[in-house]
Amino acid sequence: MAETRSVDTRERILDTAERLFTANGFDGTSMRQITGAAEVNLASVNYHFGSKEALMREVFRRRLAWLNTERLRVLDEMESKAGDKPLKPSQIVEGFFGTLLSMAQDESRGGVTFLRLLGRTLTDPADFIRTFLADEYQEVVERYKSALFKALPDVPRAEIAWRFHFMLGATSYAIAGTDALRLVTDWGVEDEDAIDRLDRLPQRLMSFLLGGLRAPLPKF
Amino acid sequence: MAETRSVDTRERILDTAERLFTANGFDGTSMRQITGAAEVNLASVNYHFGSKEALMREVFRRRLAWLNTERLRVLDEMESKAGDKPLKPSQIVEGFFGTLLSMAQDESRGGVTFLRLLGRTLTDPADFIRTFLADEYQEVVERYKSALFKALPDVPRAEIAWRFHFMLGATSYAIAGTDALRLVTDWGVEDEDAIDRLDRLPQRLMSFLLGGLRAPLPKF
DNA sequence: CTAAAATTCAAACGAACGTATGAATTATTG
DNA sequence: CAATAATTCATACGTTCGTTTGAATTTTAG
Repeated sequence: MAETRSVDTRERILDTAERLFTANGFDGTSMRQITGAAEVNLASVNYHFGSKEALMREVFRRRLAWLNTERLRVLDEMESKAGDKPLKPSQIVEGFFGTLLSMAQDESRGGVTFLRLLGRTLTDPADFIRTFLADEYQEVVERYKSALFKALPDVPRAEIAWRFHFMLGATSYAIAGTDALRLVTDWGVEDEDAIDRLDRLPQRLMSFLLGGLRAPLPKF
Repeated sequence: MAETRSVDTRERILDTAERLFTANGFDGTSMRQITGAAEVNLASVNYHFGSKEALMREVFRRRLAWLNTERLRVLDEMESKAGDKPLKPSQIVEGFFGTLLSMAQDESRGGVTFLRLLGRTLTDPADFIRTFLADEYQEVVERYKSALFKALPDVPRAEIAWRFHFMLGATSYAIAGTDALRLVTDWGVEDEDAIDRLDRLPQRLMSFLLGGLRAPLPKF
């Protein structure tokens, strides 16, 4: 049962690291915190992953592997159904961001914990993180951007690329859900809203994103 | 000239810390890096500010003091001109986010460096940062949110608050400008766009934000 | 069952961290 | 000019960090 035990250790480390990185950041989380909370030996991280940075990369890799595959699958399916016709922008946005948001409800894919980690990490200054994330994301982003170019042939490509960027920002931030500005919690609104914050977020966000994507072009 | 020299030291530390925090994050920047680059003694940070955390707070405080004042001034002016009539949503958005973006061109207010720092810090997990930023932002956000409630009486307040949140995210992310996904740099577009990225960003962003704010309400 | 491979473990490493101290230096004040 | 206060400085403290090591243990394979 060595392999089983080993897999247990690996996964326990990954789950714990994911949780602590989300709560305290990469620099703010020590190997001793991780191994302590995961109830494994301190040296096991270096044994299984090689280094703390490599652990961080693996935390992302196992989740993004699925996300990338799923996003490409959804896009492939939409494009094959559409034949030669361009896709509707709403389809594309839904395919890209809806896939992401669906992870929130799936605990086996990291749930909200991973989504928060991803949202925060996209603005992390550390080089190794930026490089890694860029590599992981690049192909899928290219594909979706191309789909948007095709779907909106009259909109300048630079404009589309920027709006894609803005959409990513709005989504990351909504997901990271910092409450930093107490925007959400302190508005003195009916109680029901406190409950369905997360279930209704996808629809709210999607409306906002599509509104932004379709906004009149700026005049320079 | 003791006081002059002292002010020099203080400001040199603040400027250097602002730059290094932006480049490497709070945890990723050591006191020795800061004092070394600023060419001041290691102990001077603790002498002038008390601690590393207090230095971080002061880095923000000196910039946000101006930003808060300016945002309130703009809002007050718009409201007094409008009298009893509600403001136009575009005015409010422009007042809030335009003020922020104007800092990018003003090196004496921190320029793009501070804006990037702010954008990144809004999703920072560290408690003392979240608490501090929430306190600094709260009053102004309340005022602008109230203005939006009044400007859009038919839109549910929860929806407005959420969209404010989304707008903040899009803006933060656009400003943080991580290029994490190489979205902006690698789109193979005419050369001119590489140059005017920053001058045109305000107009591009404002169009997007207003499009999102005015989007049709989601159906649940 | 036994040898080899994989994994766990306790312990230690040097380096870097934020902070504190007290003397030395510089500036202010009367 | 003398005293007093403010600031700078070199140095050190104790802690925590990521990583390494080699022995102990467990699992796998012949």
